[in-house]
Amino acid sequence: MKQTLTDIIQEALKRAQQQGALKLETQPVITLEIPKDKNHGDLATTVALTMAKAEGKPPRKIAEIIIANIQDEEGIIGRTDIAGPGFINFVLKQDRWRRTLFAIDDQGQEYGLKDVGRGEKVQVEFVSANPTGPLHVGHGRGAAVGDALANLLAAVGYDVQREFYINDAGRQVRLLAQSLHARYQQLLGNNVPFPEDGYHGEYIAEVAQEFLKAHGNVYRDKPFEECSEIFGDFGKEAMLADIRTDLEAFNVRFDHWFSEKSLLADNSVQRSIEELKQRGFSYEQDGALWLKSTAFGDDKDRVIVKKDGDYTYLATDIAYHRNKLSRGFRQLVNIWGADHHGYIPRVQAVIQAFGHPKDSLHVLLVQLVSILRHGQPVPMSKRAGTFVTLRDVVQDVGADAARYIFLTRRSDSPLDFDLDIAKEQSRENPVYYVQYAHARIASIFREAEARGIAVPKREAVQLDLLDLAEEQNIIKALAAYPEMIEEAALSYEPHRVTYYLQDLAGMLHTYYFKHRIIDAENEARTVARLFLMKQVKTVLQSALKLLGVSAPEKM
RNA sequence: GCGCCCAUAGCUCAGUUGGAUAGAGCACCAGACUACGAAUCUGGGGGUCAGAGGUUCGAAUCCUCUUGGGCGCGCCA
Repeated sequence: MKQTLTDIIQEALKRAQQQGALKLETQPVITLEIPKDKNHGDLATTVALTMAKAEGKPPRKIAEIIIANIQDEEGIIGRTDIAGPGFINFVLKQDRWRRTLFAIDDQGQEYGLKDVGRGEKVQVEFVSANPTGPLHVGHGRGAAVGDALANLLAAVGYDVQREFYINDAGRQVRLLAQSLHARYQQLLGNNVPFPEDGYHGEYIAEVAQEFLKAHGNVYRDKPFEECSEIFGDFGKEAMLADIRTDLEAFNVRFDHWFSEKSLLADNSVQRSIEELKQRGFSYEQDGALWLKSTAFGDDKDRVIVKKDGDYTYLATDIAYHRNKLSRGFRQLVNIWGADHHGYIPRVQAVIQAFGHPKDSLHVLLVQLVSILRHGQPVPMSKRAGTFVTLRDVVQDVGADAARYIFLTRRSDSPLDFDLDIAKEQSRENPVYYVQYAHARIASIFREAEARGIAVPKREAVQLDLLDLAEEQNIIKALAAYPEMIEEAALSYEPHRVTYYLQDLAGMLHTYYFKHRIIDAENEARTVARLFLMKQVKTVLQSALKLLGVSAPEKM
């Protein structure tokens, strides 16, 4: 809808220029928006205001020129007004809006999909939790955001890959192995000391039990250094299996699991460091090797290889991002916990050091989640091992509610997750509110069927019977759906979908309450209204699907 | 100390990328089932958009400063 009108205005500008009425030395950007106030029409543009200075004419005068040059061949514009300082307000013909319903009916679940991505490859890397313990709610939020964003990008035509980066090299895995080894010895009656920074969680003892079952007491009394690898591998595999299970239960699936260790095994860390040297973005100093990240705006340069010859975390990250770039992605998106924000400049420096534009990597930060129970925050401490796991939450409130609630805030903003509200079946719980709208429509169709009324075919529908204000509102919301998808995808803001859904669901509830869909006295109207309901149901379903939330027929 | 993010109704948050009279939900008050699902709906009050300057036709939105919060600043990961 916006696009069509933009083209019409574009044509009008061109015509005005040919007549000499406008100079158009610089091409103005035509933005159309849906005014908040209904008195300002269906769509409004501010071009006349933005052009005023360059043209040296008062904006209202420019607006007049534009309007005079508009040729509306398809006949979609009902009225144009100049308002205020120079807004041009368009009222579209009712019929134009209503035809959206036919489009939805034709396209079904395809409605709203676009191809702005043109099949280009993008990657979303998210969760990427250390395989040293269960996923907690923060990971859950990252998973919900990443998965929804990936869905959105796919919906606008990108070829999306979802990737999980496994931090299976380095200190954490060693600590995991040590912790596991200690618990194992304790199970066998050896009172060995537990590593100081070890993982204290209950789950380690459980894994130790599994280890005992698998290997018996073969490693009893064996010093850790002689068997660190087997404990590390066992622990890592057990944790990864748990992570996969939890993600599965949360309806998140990855296309690719990428191992950090593999970067060391195939020498790509070495090779990337070599390449950095050749490109002149690393240097040696104080016995260490440094990345010249200040060349790209970082506060200070960063160590890649330590004095003792070990790689830093950044070293594998350099190799990892080089690997990502080599896979031909047009755009990389990393979803990180907000506490890692200080890391962004150096990774963007890496990207640039390899000759790619800074913005080929976009880091989306996800803020903290606090869990509330009975209105009180549940204390969480990673050190003490008392964090609320994703599994707990999913078992408690269900995957749908959890996913939806994780997406009810901008990812940038901290989130209070109230377990009681998430279970509540009321207006306060947004996921029920939206799902109920869908179930309600399903119920109407069940009722219609019981009365022998079939789901209407478009040929049988008289759209002009949909003339109530509530019906107009709904139709306009449905027409705005494709633009919402595109904006949410391109701005990496999946939360817009939840707001849209709540809006649409609200309109549906209002309409439902005020008017009867099935009217035994008026068959034609019943058919038209059922047709409208069918399209609302389709859009609710597709939007929920983008969020990875189910659209139930009954609740 | 330096850097990043943030400050919008009593509370939790949106705000169409600089547009017209700043919006929802909760809470509070008053109402609606002989009804296709009341898990719903209708109405009401409630604001110096933290503060002060600036940019311009126009600012919650952009710039500077101040105040108040969160996070990050290791040859840890």
